[in-house]
Amino acid sequence: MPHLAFPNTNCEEFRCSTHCSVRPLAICGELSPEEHQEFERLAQHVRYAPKEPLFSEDEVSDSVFSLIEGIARLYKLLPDGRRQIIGFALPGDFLGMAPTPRYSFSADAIGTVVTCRFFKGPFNRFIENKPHMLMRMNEFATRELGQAQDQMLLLGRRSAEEKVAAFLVSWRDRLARVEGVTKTVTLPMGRQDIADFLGLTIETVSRTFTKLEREKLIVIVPDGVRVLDPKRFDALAAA
Amino acid sequence: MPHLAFPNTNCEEFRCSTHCSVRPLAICGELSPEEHQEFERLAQHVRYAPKEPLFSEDEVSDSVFSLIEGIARLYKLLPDGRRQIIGFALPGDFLGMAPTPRYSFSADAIGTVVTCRFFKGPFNRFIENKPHMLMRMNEFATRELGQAQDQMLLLGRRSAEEKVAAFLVSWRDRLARVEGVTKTVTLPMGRQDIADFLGLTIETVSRTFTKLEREKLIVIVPDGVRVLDPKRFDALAAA
DNA sequence: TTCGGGCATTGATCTGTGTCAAGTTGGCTT
DNA sequence: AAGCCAACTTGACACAGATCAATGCCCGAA
Repeated sequence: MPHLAFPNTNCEEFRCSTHCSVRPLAICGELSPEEHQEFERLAQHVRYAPKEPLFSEDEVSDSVFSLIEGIARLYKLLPDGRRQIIGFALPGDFLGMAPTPRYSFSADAIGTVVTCRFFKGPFNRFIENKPHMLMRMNEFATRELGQAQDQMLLLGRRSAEEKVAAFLVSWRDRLARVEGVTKTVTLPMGRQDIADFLGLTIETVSRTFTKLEREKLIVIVPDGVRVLDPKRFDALAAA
Repeated sequence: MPHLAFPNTNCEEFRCSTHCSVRPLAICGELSPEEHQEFERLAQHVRYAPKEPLFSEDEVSDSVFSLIEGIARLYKLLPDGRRQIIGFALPGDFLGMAPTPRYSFSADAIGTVVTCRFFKGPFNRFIENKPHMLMRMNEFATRELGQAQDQMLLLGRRSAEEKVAAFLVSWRDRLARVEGVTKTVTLPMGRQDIADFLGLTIETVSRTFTKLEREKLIVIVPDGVRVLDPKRFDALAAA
């Protein structure tokens, strides 16, 4: 098992506690008990330290991943170093499908991350005669595509203030799927990550947060924001 | 058959000439002869006049489409009318999958368009026990997702000149798949469409074309451009 | 052959966001 | 408890691309 920060210890523990909590959301969420047992035998449970890469763009793609715990940033780079974050992955998300034999983007852990890793060969053999699994993968791909299209609209046509507001709303809603509804939105990623996701600079993101706070729409708290006026806020994000 | 500009005439002609020419590229490209025959019985061949909608965002999505002939623009609108074109569909492309029961974007014909239309019910029944068909749909979704991610990088992090150059290069390469390699790149869409695809204004697109021509990278011709220095041009598009 | 109307180009000016340069804050290390 | 460092904020200024306003160019209709 080369280049893993933490070797694959304590799998049994993962299998019975952490892993199961996101299973209904994950790619394997609709497998029968027997199928799931077979599926688990293909999986390696891998833990990544903060900032550690899961995989990198242009690397030969031998594995796919189901994110179990933590948050990952997915991004592409231009030759001169400009970065675009194409998404943040949450528990339940499925990573690593690519239209070529190499990864089409890079992924790294934001905080500590745990994944289920599958080598492509065994994974493909497992799914190839399981229509319901293939349909689930289609659902996942279609949902991702929908998110990507929303993001194109945001990147191409929204102002900085609209970008930040829309980001906070959609992040709040995505978090709700895994952690339930909360009043304060936790932001595990830094300002630079938000900037690179929204096609802005870190300074503009910072100024925009401050502006939204001055306008009494949010309060900035450590590691997140509290939304004060959800009505007005959702309106700003939509328009 | 409500609201179709041209009723469904001459299906046999489509089946044996036009249709077949893109079949290897299309979703149905790997069906066995028997399967394909069954599949064709589910299809309506529909022709659309220039500018006519195939479907609109938020409409209940009862059908999916395989584009056979012509080019469609796919776009999303903000409430105040700002538009983002999320892609141009070419023959062989598969349209209409959405993460919700409604279309997540609008599509309309640029020139004259011909599609294979499938109602979702029969379509889903046809594919649900055909793993190779499901895998093909996965390939299509994954390819689209990859394109969407490239476009996010373009929208978020490239300059106007880089956007236009990257657009021309990728459009030239996509056209090559259906019409073969040519020296001049035909642009069936107008400047406003290009602007709305690249997150720019029509004036900036126009000025950028002129600038690329002054720099002797392209020549502007009716309905397209001729690329003079592919080497230098690809470099500009990549960086 | 002229007219009209869309589409594209070009010019002048404005502005939102980027860039550059200090500060500030808060959490860790020693 | 002091000192450090990374992450964030704030301010002053610059500039790429938007906006506003003509003008040009085709092509189809009469």
